[in-house]
Amino acid sequence: MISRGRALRDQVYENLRDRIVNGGLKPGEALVEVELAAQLQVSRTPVSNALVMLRERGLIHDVSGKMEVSLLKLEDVVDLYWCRMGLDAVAARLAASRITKPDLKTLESYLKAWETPIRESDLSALWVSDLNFHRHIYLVSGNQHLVRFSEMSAELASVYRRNTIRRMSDPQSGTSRSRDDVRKEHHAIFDAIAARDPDAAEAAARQHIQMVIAHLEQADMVLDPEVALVAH
Amino acid sequence: MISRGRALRDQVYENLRDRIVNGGLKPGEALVEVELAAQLQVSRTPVSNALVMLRERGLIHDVSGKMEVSLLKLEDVVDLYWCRMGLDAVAARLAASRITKPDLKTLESYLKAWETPIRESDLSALWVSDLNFHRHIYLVSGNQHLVRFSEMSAELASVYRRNTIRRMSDPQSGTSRSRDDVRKEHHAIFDAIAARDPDAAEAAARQHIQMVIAHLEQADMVLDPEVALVAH
DNA sequence: CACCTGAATGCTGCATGCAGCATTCAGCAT
DNA sequence: ATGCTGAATGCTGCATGCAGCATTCAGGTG
Repeated sequence: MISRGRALRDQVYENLRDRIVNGGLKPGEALVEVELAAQLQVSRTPVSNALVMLRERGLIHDVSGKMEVSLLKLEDVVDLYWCRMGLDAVAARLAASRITKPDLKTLESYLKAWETPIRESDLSALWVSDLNFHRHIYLVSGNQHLVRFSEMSAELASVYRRNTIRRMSDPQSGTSRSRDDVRKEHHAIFDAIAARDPDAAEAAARQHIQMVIAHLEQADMVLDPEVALVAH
Repeated sequence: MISRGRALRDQVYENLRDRIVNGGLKPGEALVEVELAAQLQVSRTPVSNALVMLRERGLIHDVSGKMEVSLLKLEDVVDLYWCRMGLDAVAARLAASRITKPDLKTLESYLKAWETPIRESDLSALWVSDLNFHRHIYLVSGNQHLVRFSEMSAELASVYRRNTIRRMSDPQSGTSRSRDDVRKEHHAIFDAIAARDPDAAEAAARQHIQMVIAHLEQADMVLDPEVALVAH
């Protein structure tokens, strides 16, 4: 679990971060140094350092001395997606002017997952390829700071996603968002980048996030009751 | 200097952060825990924590165990301004749809500094009002995460600004950027926000940063020799 | 029975001890 | 003189001790 190679505080940080974004540690849950130290077989020091790092990232916050996992409201996630809109737009613009052939191939491969009809059970695979698609655009933008900010944003947003029950709207109401909508939007982004058209790429990226935000605001998501129990 | 009210690590963090962005601590300079602890009259622990926080923000980085102030290249600053373009665009858009009368007044007051001709010696006052102008747009956007990201970006960029000598282009060459250019661009942003026109506000904000980037890329900035000495 | 008060508990934040690693410098050999 | 080797130094990272603060719970009082 915890090797001796790298700094313990960094390993503890990664362990806790993963547990938070994966839902192992739920919002409102208190992070007690001695407990975590015992779990991970280290002393309180690297745990304390890791908590400071997590706080800096906004994943946890201190409430009267103690540290607890942050509870993100829907409003926060919408705010984060507004950030992503700005960042994605720039990333797509830069990627369109800098992408290479092999990177285009890679990007295209991530789109493949959305082409073929997929069983409901493989929904998580779809999310992974979605993540990879967007992440790869950031990578080929060649802007490390852009990558950093987008990762921080995604990290925070995933805390929320993991702790909500998606109550999808009625598919027949016309307000729902089908897999095909996402596929088309991704394709628009890809096509613009492939055509090396920065303006079109930026517009497509912004349009995509715009739709996500619109979807979020009418998606009627509710908190996982278990989370609500802990966090009020 | 260091009071006992708030957590020492936070105070140390702020102290070091300010010294870094103000140029007191120059890029490449090593941050030795015992020295800083002695200077600030605290033990190594809060200093160590502060260093972890600074690293998380990208202001310092560790090179084979030791921590030193990050040296930002022109390329990094350009990258950061690309980030800001995305963030500013969204902030302006949101601000345009949410701003209130008093906030409009405040925003307008920050523009005043650019209206009246100002002595060269008061150049720093101009930078302050520039900072306030943009910051206030973020504030009225009502998006705390947007504020966070923009602050991180500005923080990092200011490290560079403080350690460079601006070798302005020849004013007669037509490539230079006059105070009047900035004034006009700010006014365009303000007018769009005042008109509550999100599209125009976003476009104006993006245009503004676009000009800054173009200026940066041809501004022929050079490192402060003293910095170069320390950082190679 | 409710409320208030004070002691006990638990946790954090800071200080310090200790070991390990990298860097450096001196001394030796070529 | 230059290059190599090994010891000494300096610094970090981790562990642990200690004090202070908040929370809690028990006991007493209205």
